[in-house]
Amino acid sequence: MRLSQYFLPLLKETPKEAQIASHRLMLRAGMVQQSSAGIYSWLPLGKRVLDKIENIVREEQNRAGALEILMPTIQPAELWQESGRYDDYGAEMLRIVDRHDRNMLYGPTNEEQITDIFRAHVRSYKALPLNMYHIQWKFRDEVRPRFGIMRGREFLMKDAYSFDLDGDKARAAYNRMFVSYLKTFARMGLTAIPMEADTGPIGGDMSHEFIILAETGESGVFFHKDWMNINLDADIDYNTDLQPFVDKFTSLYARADDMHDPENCPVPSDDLMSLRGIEIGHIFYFGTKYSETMGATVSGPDGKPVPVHMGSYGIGVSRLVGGIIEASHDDKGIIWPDAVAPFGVAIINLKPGDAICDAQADQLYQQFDNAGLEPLLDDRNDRPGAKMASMDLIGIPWQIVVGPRGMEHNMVELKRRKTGETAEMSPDSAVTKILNG
RNA sequence: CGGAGCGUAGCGCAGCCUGGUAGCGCACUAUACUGGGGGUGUAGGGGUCGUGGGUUCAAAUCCCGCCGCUCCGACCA
Repeated sequence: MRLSQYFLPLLKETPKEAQIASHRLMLRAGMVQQSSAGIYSWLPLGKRVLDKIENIVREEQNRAGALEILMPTIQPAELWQESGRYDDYGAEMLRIVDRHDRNMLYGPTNEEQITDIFRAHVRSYKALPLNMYHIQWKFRDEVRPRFGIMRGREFLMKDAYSFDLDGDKARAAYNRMFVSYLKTFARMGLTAIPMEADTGPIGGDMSHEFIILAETGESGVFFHKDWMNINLDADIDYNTDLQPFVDKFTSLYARADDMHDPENCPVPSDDLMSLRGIEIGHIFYFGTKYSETMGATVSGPDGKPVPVHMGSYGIGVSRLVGGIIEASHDDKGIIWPDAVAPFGVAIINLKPGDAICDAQADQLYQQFDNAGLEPLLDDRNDRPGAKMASMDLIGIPWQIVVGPRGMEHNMVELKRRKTGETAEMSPDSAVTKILNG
């Protein structure tokens, strides 16, 4: 992409409403524009990041055996009346009446919808296990939206729903999602710690919030210090028993403040980390709550009808954009992890119109483009300082500066955004270095 | 939903108290110089002062209503 042909409305000054880093930087970097309280338009740069995150989530869900579907944003009230949640949900549910006077709602989640799909088509236990997910916009009419995209009213979420014959098999489904979440977040450059969460009326130990560490996190988190050294690189075969792997992770203490009791904490205070975090995912098993009320049963091996055991697994896709920024930025701007960066490399042509600089910048652009690295070429006629500050702000992982001074002896400057390190080298060396990570 | 604020040019703000020609910085347009970390000069464009009503000879300014947005708290992916 050439910057001269792009839409990147950068702000030099911070809009006063933005208090936390991610909100401030997303506005300044021209990623989003607020439409109304807690509702945002995604501009080209923001949309690119959102798509990157969404695709990582999608790939890992598919890898774990979940099947992608797409359910509607607008749902009929009848389904929610069946489950009893139409009355329970309260004012956070946005209710809509259509022209025929039918009660509809903008979905805050999709348990009812998926259960309706399941019960319409699945009759036998032989069709199990089944796990289906979608990535869809949701709406919760928060009393007080805040922190920009992090706690908006409209948000993009991945939610998966598993169906199994009994609780043991449901645990296997739960474990697959547990593991896939660790892998998903690791791919985004995040350390996400699964924390025991309240299981509500179901009880048991099958609910975890996945929380990333960030100073501005909304909840306090407490965990064993060994969490900081855990290696997630293990290659996972989802067809094997994942319990030992899950046990390895859940054996270490980790709880958010609502579940943490300082009086009865098993971790000695010297080993206990107390930091802040942002919830980016939540998985839980809820048994037959919806299958019983909504009649989602299958014939078991003995021919008798059995309500299926379900679990649901959410990832806040749009929230992750803000979460990653909270976890990765400095006073100059965003520092995107490579996997979610909107562009892989920025080429700064310091002197557009100069034949040599133009030719070199174009050549680099072609090389990176061919390599699938999604280069962004700054070909605007602007001050050098302004260009560099822009690229720092939008956080492109690599920057290559092509200028007349360097080109006199065939050198460009390569900068790594994360470390701030710069080095002069030949254009070819720069390409090699970037392509090799 | 309790408490507290704020709405004046695209963004950040002053002006309001004490009513009398709507301002500043950045951004934008043109132009010249400049050019390796957010340059300088010159000349420009852009505002029904959130909105409706009231008071007044006169309202951005005073009074009342409404709308929108933000912050703290309670609540939440």
